[in-house]
Amino acid sequence: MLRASDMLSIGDVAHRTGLAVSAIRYYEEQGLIQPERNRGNQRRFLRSDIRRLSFIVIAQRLGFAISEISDLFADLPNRRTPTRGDWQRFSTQFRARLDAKIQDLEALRGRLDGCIGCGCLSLEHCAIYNPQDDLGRQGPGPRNIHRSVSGSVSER
Amino acid sequence: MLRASDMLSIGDVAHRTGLAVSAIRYYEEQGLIQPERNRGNQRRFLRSDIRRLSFIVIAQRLGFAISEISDLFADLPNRRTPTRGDWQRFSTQFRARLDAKIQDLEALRGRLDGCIGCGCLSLEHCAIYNPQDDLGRQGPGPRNIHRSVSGSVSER
DNA sequence: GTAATTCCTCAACCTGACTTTAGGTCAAGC
DNA sequence: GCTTGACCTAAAGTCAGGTTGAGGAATTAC
Repeated sequence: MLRASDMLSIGDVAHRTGLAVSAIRYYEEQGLIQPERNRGNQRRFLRSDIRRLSFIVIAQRLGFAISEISDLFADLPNRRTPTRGDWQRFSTQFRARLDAKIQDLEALRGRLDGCIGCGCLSLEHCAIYNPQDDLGRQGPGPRNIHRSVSGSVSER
Repeated sequence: MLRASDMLSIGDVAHRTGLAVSAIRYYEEQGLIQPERNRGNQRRFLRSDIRRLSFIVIAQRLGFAISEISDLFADLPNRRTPTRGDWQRFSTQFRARLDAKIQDLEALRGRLDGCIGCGCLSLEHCAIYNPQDDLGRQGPGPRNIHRSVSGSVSER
């Protein structure tokens, strides 16, 4: 049922998604998409790959790493257009992550609000600096800046 | 008024903030802190530098880049402990940035919610894919994943 | 006073997420 | 049938945000 003419070249896909061709190749390398090849070894994409790629863009902006997106995609079929059920499972998971991020930010905002009025960021018992976790390092490489936001430091 | 005994070594500061010594040196290199030096050229920090560093950690976790944090810090004095007024200006600005981030995420959540029920991520007129900006590339290097979240792609 | 820590600088390395380049192939238009 | 543009791979480069290591000086602890 898949005629060649139904499929898109990498250039087409780049155009439709706004992504660079090199980025699309990179995502394939990372296993996020698996386009077929034509006789001449050129990539041929399904229309549904555009949705997949769009979702990658959005998820990244939300702070998901490529590897996390890969996990999220684990449930989705690669070679057929996702069904409604596929997307429901996917977006439900996604929504949970979103909620967590929003809650995290709101919690900090709440704590910050207590501080704006009193200038307590300069004082010693500010709620923002309540002691709890240890912020331990965890090896080389760039920091994952999307861990939980609940910081803690006591100045004395 | 600043006796040497009031000041902290880089090791002390590392201990109190949970940061690695190398990270603290890096932040200095980036202009986020400006410790003094003693006769032997060793860094000596103000107590208030601990607050500064703690804020850096929190802000990074919220997705602020070092350069953005640097901007936020522009109003704060480097060489003396911030006053209440300093912190008020600072936290007011910070709060505005926080608000913007939260709104961004909530907007996306709203759009996503419309999609979970109907499975419309697989359809063509999903609100998540409304057309608006162009997602244009902007040079080499890693993508800034904390730009506005409002994505857009149309599949056809 | 000397040994053990801690600190210094500078340069190289690392990861993630890509882009750029080089050298070559494929496909579409005329 | 040939030219032009799109495509291919592989390797190297880039940028942020750091860490690691070498070689040496300063501090602290005994």
